[in-house]
Amino acid sequence: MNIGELARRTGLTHSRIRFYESAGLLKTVDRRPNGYRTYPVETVLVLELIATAQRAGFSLDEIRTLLPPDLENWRHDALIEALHRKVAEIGALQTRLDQSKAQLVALIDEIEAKPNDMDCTANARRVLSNILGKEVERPTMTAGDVGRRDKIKPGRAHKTS
Amino acid sequence: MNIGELARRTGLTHSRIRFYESAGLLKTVDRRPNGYRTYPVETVLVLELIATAQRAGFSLDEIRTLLPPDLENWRHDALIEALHRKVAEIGALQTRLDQSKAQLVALIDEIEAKPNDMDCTANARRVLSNILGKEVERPTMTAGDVGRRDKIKPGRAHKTS
DNA sequence: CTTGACCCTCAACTTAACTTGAAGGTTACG
DNA sequence: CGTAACCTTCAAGTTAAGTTGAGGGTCAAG
Repeated sequence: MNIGELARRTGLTHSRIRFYESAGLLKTVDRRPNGYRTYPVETVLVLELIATAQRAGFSLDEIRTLLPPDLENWRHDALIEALHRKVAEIGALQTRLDQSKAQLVALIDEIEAKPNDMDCTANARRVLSNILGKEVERPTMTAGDVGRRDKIKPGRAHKTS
Repeated sequence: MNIGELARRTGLTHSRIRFYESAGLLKTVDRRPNGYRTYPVETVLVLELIATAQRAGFSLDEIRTLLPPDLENWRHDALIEALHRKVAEIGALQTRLDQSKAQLVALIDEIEAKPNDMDCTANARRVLSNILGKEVERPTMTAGDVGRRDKIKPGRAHKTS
C-alpha cells in the first residue's frame, strides 16, 4: 500500500511516517518503479506498536533498540528488562508528582490560612519563608540601599555587590 | 552583588541567570558604571522561587505571569487559581501514568505467561494481538506476498498497495 | 491537455530551557 | 606588564519529535 493509505489506516501523518523511516524505526521500505514507497500490511501493526509504546512513555530511541527486525522475533530478555525499567521510571516520576502535588496543596492551604489580623504583605513573607525554608528579611530602611554594603570581606577574588 | 556571587549563592549558572533576565523573569537589572550587573539580595529569593516553581511543574511562561514585580505584592486570586489548575494537571498526569504502568505490568505478565506448549513466535503473536487489541494474522504463504492483494475495493481516489 | 490527488526530496522551522563559544572589556595581584 | 578571574554581548547550538514549505514528478479522469 502507498503511504497515503498507511497514513489513513494508522491515523498518522505522511510526514510522521517518513520521519520514522528516516529515524530507523521502519527498516528499508520498498519502492515502486516510480519511486513511491510501498508498504506491506504489517507496517500498520508496527506503526501502531510504535504509537502505543510512545504513549507508554518510551522514546523513539528506546523503541528503536527494542523493535525487532521481524515482528515475531523479539529480543525477549532485553524487552522484559526495558519494561521493568520503564515501570520503575514511572514509579519514580509518580513519587515526584506526589510530592509536588502535596507541596502545592500545602501552599494553597497556607496562603488561605492567613490569620485575620495579619496583612497581606506579612502573609506573603510568612508563606515565602515557609516554601523556601528560610528566613525572609523584611525590608527595613528605604528601599534602594539593600545589598549596597560594599567593601565587606575584602578577601581576594570577589567583591560583595 | 555580582552575577558570579549570585550564581554561587543560588547554585544556578551565570548563563541561566542571564537567560532568566532576558526571558523577563528578572525585571530590569541594575548596572554598575563598568557595565556589570549588580543584584540586590532579594534576587536570591526570586531565583530560588523560580527554581522551586519549576520543580513543581510550572513553565517559565507560567512563572513569569505569576511572579509579582514586588515579592510582597502577589496577585492573590490568579495565584490561587494557577495553583489549583496545576494540582489538577498533576492529577491528570498521574492518572495517565497509572494507566501506562498498569498496561506495562500487564504486558510483562502476559509475556511471561506463555503456555509451555506454545512456541515463541506464537506467543509473540498472542501478546501483540492483545496489546494492540486486534487480530494479528499469522503469515501463511511465502513471505513477500503479504499485502499484495490488489484491486480490492476499486472505490475512487486511492488504490490499495 | 488540464486538473486534482497523489507522491518525492531536502532544508528549515518549531518549542522549551538553556548552553556554548567567540570576541572582547575590567579588575586585582605580583 | 602579564595573567587570571571576573564580567559583557550576541549568535548559534542542543534535544525530541515532528511539521512546513518549496519545488517538482506521477497518474487517472474528463
